[in-house]
Amino acid sequence: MAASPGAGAAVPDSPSRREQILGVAAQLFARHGFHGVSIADLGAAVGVSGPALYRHFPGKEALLAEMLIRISEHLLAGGQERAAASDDPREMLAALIDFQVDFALREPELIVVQDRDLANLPPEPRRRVRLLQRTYVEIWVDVLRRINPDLTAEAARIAAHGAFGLLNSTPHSRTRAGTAEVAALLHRMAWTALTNLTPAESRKA
Amino acid sequence: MAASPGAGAAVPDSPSRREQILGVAAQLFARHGFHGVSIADLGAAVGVSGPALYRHFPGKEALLAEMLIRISEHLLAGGQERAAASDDPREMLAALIDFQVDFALREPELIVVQDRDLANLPPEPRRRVRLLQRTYVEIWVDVLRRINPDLTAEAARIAAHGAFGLLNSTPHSRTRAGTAEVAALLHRMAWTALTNLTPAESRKA
DNA sequence: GCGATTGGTTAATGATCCCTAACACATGGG
DNA sequence: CCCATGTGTTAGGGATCATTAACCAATCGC
Repeated sequence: MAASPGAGAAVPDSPSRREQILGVAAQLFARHGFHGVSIADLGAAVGVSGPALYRHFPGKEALLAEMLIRISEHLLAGGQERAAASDDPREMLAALIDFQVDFALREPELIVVQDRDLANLPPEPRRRVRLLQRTYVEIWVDVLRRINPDLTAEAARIAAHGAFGLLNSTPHSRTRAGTAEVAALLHRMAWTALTNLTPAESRKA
Repeated sequence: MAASPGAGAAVPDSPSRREQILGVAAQLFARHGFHGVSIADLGAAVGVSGPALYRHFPGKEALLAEMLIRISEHLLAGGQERAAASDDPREMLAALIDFQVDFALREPELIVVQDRDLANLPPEPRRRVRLLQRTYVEIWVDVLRRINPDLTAEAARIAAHGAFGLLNSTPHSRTRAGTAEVAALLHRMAWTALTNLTPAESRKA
């Protein structure tokens, strides 16, 4: 009955179904919130019904956990990669902004779910996600402090969170404008904000 | 039995209880989400138990509705006031940023609830809140376009949402730093981002 | 060809939750 | 003095939901 060929085979956990469930769940969670989507809703949205999901995930919370852990792992890996690609902290910052804005434009639902439904995670995966997020933030903090050595760690952290809020605003402005222009605008805003954190000096390049 | 004097009187709807409920509900909703807080939890948090809340609100959704409508009305009123206080669009923008950052620092729970639980509102109050929010955004859009006439309305809207994301990042950076320094930093970031939206010119004052 | 595994079904269970009902009690105006 | 009103209580109903149970079809390794 499955639409995709080979989906019903006896291969250990058909990967496409899992991905499909995770993708549809992200969209539904983003729209209605974790508690606003029932297992039955989720099953119906992928074309199966209700308890079939337990063949792929041990429970609803485990599904959310995998989703959020994937997101933060993806962001951390991308951040580390961008940060290692250059020695110039300004180039690193530009690459980090590019990476974040691309993600925010490509996957706005994941942005929404990640910070809205983190609280609905069981303690253990929540700690995991928090650690990954903190590590990702530290990449930004280090770059910002290399660009501006006068910056305290705490100020850099606040600035980084502010930049995330700015770049992750994509879900709030449903636009049909070309994503390239939106990306350029958000990149520019983040860049000017983050490279002028202190009143006057610390600019020469 | 009530702790506050005069709280049990036959005065039409003791106002303190309502305010207390709304305040506690904001904190609980911010931490656990609308669906993550039961009527019993909410009652226990204010010292009464369960169904007593129905003496003050017709239902759980109505409580959320009043909360969100209050927030967006407060923001809109404040924005209109700031925008009317000057003729210079740059002064207006500075006043708007001040207002928003003050609110975001003073009431981070309301910031969280407003954009997280809007989807849990019944259709009618949701439309109301959306309209109020849109009107508030338009204030910012007008100011931004007066500062930079080259800006399209859509670009200005994206920039405004980005600025909100930046300024409303306060719940994400739990800081014990002085709020004055945080406010100054966020203000500066928003200001530099919003006054450099286009590549080169359009600056002279 | 066959049997174990994978992925699906419907029915049932136990918990939780919003809300209503029925009742209690203090207070303040007439 | 008394009754109407505001505010609280506990008990229960009806709905929803996550999860488990029991069962079934198809497929791949052998």
